[in-house]
Amino acid sequence: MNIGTAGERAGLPPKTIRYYEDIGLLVPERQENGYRDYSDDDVHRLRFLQRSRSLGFSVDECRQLLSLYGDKGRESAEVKAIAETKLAEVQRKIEELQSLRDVLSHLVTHCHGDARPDCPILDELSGKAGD
Amino acid sequence: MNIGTAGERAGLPPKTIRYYEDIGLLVPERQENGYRDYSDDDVHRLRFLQRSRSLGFSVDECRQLLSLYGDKGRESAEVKAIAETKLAEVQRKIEELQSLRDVLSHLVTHCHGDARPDCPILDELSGKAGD
DNA sequence: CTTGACCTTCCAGTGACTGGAAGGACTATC
DNA sequence: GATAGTCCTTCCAGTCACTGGAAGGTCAAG
Repeated sequence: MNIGTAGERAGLPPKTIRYYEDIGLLVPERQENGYRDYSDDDVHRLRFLQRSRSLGFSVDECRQLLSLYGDKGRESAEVKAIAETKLAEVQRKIEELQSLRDVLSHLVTHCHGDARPDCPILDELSGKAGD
Repeated sequence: MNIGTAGERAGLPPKTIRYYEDIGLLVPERQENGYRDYSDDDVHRLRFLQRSRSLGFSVDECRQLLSLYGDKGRESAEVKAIAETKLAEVQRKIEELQSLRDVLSHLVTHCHGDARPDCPILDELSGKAGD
């Protein structure tokens, strides 16, 4: 199947799929006319990649997961370890963003937002309002 | 003052400060020997940039904020609008990450994580366990 | 036979830095 | 004055995960 169809089924644009080939994530067969030829199994792997990426795994982590996925003898502990590490990262990121949100929200509620030139947001950013 | 000292005071590495000069964010004077010469006011602006960046404003947003910061006649409404937009973005990102965390956490708790080759995480990623 | 959609490769750009090489400037010590 | 070490300069390249675009080949429909 052509790259366009494969992309539609996997939820990935052709550009991205070609990029995955470039970096050796998934190298398909070729048709006689030189077009890439994706099997159903390839599409399966592409969907796997699409899901893993959207769950925040880096391309290198996806590469690991994909090789574990294809390895019938792998231990699920390996996969769990990768997922657990990622989970901790996500949790940390959420907390960072929450404190960022709190600061921004504080700034916004304390700015009168009219035509006066004094602005608590800029004061805060400039350090006037304490460190 | 030299770039190293300015960087220490502003909490930014010299590389980053030079980069900010490259993109026209903050262009300092030069000393006779060709070294960059940062005034206290420059350091103030650098700190402003450091804070804004760490609050998640893009460099272009920082550029806007910085020009508003230097503009005595600006309206605080402009500043508030930028901050509010950013706040909404941060909130959206938090929610995305939370749902991501829920999926990952579900995967991790359902994977026995031992030496058995079957793994619910990979099954889920491959789409076996429903879309 | 032409149109248009699809495919190919290759090169360049994104954002916001970061690393490193090659070389000049300054300070302290011998 | 020589030397060592730290700081500074510029410039080029790399990061990550794509994305855009140009130039050209292939295929199906009308």
